[in-house]
Amino acid sequence: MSEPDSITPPPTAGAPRRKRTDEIVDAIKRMIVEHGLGPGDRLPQERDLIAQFAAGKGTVREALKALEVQGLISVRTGPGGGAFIERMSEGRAMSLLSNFLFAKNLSIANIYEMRKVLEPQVAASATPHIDEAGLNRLEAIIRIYDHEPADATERWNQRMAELDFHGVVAEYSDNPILAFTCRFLQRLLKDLTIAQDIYVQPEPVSRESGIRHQRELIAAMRRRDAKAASAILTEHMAEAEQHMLTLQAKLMDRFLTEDAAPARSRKRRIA
Amino acid sequence: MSEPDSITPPPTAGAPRRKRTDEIVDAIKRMIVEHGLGPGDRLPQERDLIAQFAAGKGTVREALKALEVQGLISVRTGPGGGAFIERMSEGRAMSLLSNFLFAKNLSIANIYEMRKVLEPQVAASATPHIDEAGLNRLEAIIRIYDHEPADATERWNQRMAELDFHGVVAEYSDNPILAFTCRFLQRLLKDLTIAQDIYVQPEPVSRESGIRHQRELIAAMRRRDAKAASAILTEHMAEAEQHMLTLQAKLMDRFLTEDAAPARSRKRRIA
DNA sequence: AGATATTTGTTCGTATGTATT
DNA sequence: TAATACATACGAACAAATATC
Repeated sequence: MSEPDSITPPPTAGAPRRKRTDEIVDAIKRMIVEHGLGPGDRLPQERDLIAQFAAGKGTVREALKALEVQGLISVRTGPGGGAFIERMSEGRAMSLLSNFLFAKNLSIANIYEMRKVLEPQVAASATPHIDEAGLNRLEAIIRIYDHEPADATERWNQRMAELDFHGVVAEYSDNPILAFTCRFLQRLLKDLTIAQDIYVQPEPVSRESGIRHQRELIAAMRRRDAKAASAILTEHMAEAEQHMLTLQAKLMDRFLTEDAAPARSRKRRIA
Repeated sequence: MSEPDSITPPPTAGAPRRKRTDEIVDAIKRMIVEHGLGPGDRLPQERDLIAQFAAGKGTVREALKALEVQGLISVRTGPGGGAFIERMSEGRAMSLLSNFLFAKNLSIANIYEMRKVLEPQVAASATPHIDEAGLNRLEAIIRIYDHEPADATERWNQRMAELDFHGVVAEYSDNPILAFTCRFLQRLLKDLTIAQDIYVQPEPVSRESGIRHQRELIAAMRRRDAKAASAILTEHMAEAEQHMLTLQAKLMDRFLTEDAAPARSRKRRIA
């Protein structure tokens, strides 16, 4: 069991009295689990909740807003409207997590330290489940970057597609938390401004070698060889990490030799 | 001063008009980044925000509630009170993430698939940074479970302490996202009801072997041998995973041979 | 410790917006 | 188009918390 839920407002004297809004949030959460409500099910209407909790409209609305931000419900107007149970989207979960990591100043190295062990795992766990449609999607993505980019924009699109390749692989994993983590790391790489600077550099990753690895991966998955898939990605990640780190070093160096005051803030930001 | 909101709501016909509350949430977020506000800094008071946005009190309060749930601000009453910039706590980030994974039905195997590659990494990254105080904390934790438990409660406490051991190791990692992920996986293990059932079984993990690994880890960290630390944890995790999976299998088997309708819901729940 | 001032927290009546029929 | 059912928004009055003197 975790901690703060259910049990009645602790009469602990010193503690500041529980705020009405938070009480209602918890009460609604309990209502959800007790009634076994699932996605699509509707909560009582605003005015019924007001009656049920003997609370003011504003208070109930704040509680519903809190639940909405947590991705637990969504609210619709109109007849038949009201608060409906939702399952949180992956995108919202990632945004919320980004808020947490915002202050933590992540580096490329931090992210690749995880990627290099997780991507091989996720590829192995996807291997038994990916179907021909998935493999075709992967091949289509490779075609986005199997040639020299015409300009900086295309180069950037190619880098994003390269990350999407791994995102599609993760989609077929049967391990939800592993897949989520890998996809989150990919999003982080898209968002980190340092990474963005790197992506407009020429050749962030050796093209032929990267594509070769990815084609080998597709072949390995096609013959359901999870072990090979994992090994290929281990090599691929080591290579990618190497490229990113040397590029980051070069980039840093370039900044250090520039004018003392770079125009825009260099603070790394996420989301 | 300048302008930036003013631009009228995108005349996109089909799109449902932007809700006032969400506009204010975004406006405040922009205010935070534009003014470069950091933890501890104060936002304008409620009544000033009401004036500034020409909005109703309830609307502004809903917006502040949304920001509060996202962990971006906290609000205090009294003189000098108001909304203050916060950095999201690790605990809140974990709760939010749990909400996302709630519906995903994680298994012990899913979690250990990640733990077995991440715990070695996090130990290696902590090795250069852990100090004598940290090593002493680890030794103190081991003492909680270096002996046979007297009853089921103590057995459960011992299992929790065993997870805390790895949590402390992660604290000393210099990789924020890796450390967070490991600690989150540990929390998941504490919360999964299936795991809870396992923990009250005798000997969820071979005691002597586990403690031996952990003592070896402390020794390796003390001599700053990151490679050894990583190798020890690889072995430790493989062993722990094995124990957990066989215990889970036994547990499942026991349920299958019980009455058809077990008393309480077996739905795995998180948080 | 008590009084007071400041600021958020809660309630309610009313009006407006939006989707369904 | 109109009627209906629902959320969304506003604002005024009052309650509760907390810092300061």
